[in-house]
Amino acid sequence: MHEANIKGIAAALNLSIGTVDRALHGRRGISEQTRQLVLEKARELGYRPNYAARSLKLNRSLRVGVFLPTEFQLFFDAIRDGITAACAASTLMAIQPLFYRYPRLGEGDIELLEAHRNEHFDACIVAPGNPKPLEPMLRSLIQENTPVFCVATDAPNSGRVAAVTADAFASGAMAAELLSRMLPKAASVAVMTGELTTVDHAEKVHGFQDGIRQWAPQLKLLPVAECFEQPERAYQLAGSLLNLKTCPSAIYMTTAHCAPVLRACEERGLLGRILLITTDLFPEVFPYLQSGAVVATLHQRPLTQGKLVIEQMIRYLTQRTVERSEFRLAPHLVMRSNLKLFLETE
Amino acid sequence: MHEANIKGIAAALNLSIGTVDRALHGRRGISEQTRQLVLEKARELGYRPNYAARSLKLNRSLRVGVFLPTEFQLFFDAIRDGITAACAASTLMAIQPLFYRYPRLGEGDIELLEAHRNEHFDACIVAPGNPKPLEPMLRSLIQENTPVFCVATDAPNSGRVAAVTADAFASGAMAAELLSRMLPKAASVAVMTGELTTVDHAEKVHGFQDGIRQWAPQLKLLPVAECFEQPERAYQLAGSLLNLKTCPSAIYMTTAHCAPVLRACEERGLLGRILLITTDLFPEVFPYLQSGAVVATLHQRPLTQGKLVIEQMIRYLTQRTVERSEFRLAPHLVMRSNLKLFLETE
DNA sequence: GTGCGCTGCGTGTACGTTACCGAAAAAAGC
DNA sequence: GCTTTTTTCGGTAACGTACACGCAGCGCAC
Repeated sequence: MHEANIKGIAAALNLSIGTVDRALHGRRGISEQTRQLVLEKARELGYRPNYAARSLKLNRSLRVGVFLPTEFQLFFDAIRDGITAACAASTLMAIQPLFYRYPRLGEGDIELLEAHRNEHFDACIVAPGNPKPLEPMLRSLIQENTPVFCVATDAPNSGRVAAVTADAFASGAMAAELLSRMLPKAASVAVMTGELTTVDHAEKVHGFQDGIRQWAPQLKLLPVAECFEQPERAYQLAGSLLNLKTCPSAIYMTTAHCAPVLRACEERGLLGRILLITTDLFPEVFPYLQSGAVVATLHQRPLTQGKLVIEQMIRYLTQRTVERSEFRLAPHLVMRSNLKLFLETE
Repeated sequence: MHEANIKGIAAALNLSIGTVDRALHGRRGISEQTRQLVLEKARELGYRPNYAARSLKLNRSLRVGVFLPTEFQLFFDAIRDGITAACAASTLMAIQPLFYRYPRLGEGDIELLEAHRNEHFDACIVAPGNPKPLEPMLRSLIQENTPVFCVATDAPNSGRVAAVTADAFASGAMAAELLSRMLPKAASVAVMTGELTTVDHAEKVHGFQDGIRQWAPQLKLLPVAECFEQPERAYQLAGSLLNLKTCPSAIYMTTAHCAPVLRACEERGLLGRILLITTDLFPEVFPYLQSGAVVATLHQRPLTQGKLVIEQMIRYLTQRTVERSEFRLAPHLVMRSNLKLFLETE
């Protein structure tokens, strides 16, 4: 048991620790025969590398390139905070996150990655807003031995090691299920989103539509309103929705620009008369949640996402394994009853 | 920067590393004057201990005593699973959880701890169902340099290092808020609990009552029904509730014995006509959640609790610090829309 | 024969820390 | 004064790993 280290294997085979090291790490300068001998013995003795010793010897501070958009500030800032916290908490090795920002999800990420190709990070973390065109870039990074991790959104066919996301479909479905319980009679419901070309938004809308059809056949789905992430457009769209003859009884918002919609409701005295469900946890929504004007918000736990992706990255960098390749977090339903649990931290 | 180690401090002060070690770790055999000198220099150079080196040198496998009840099996088994997983994931040092079981929360815990006093664990994890009589025991453990951590329930005045719990008050409040939205008209609601002497149950009931009074004045609260954790008693109580002239429109269950209540409803053809909210995630409730007969269940995330308490324990054992002394997790609201996210794992 | 490159392996050192064993100095006891 | 004890400090060997270096032995070309 206590011989399950490199020295022990060497002693058992009458070899030097250098040879065992070469065999275990696929280094050259060893005959294939000896290598097999060592690997067999290692398995027999149940060899598990001592990460403390390895970390001590290597003593390198890892540089991790983190490529996340500036927009939406609060959401991605929370992910960055989670990443920073998890890096600081890592006692096994010093990890230095290097943050790079591009304007918006799916806009400018390729160019930014291209510009920092030559930096040779020990790992990269990205949020592929538009996975397809990004895939070749990620693929080539991986071929150059830079493991890639996805956060917030995923690029499943890029060869990334692991992805940490909130389950967007479930997010929409949860909103639908809530409304199905709160609106027992016939009524119409609206959904406002950012852009349907964004995978994340599309999945939420699908989850919502699916849920309404399945659990609330009494509810009529109004056509999806896209605000293209423009606040004034969101305000305008909300206005036209609320001015309809049959004003919707509920609005589900997957866009980060919910404030203009709330304003439109408030101006018409409709707060508390329309069921409003939002996405993510923005400070401007706090008072509306507190008062009950917003029924609930679906929190995608960015802080947890950031922590989790770093934990998995460390695991991969030290052990070359991951728990799973996909982590789909359950969104948190935040209402006035549990809001205070989310104000300070997760 | 690269001199911020023990050797660097020693060189800067023309001392030996042995002396610096004594100063930094409060060991005896050093004059107070030199100690202050070293501590000052350490602060100046920004010394941070290298945990990899420490772990390598000490190379001790920690023994952690985990004292959790057998009942309720699934909940505490999930905590144990979280603890096991987090221990296995710890690469910095080998951690060996030693599980000890006593029949029920608050029943037999003191005796079991007493019986294993002399084992001298490196740390202990307990779930104090009845904190008051347990406190002296925990206090004496701590005085013997065995740090104590609480999970599931807390003993705030025992000197425990940290506690990881689900916010029970929020749990009840969330149930109340949901009902306040789903039952807009006058109706009566019932709450069934295990035992009100259990802190956890009492807090949930308080949260629920508070929430109903605050957000649903239209709802009438029936007297709290205690089943004292007996299935047949739960069945009986449910029967008398359902036979009332004004049958309750909703039942909130904080007890683990919700199956008998569901059976009582089913026998009377009331499934789907009464809003049912349960606590924790029991396999026997899955089909009821799937069908919508149970509106939602408040999941206390035992797996996460187990992982979190071990992470904090490791942090404390290596750094003598904790992030916070209280971790109150937000309960997860599990409905049919997100159930599948909880079936495999958290 | 000499020089050179290659393969396969052993040796030594260092990473930062802790735990010892002594030595020197100081203090205490006679 | 001397011995004995205590205090204060220096020196060094590990812990398990990674890697640079060294060194035979061999083949090959000049």
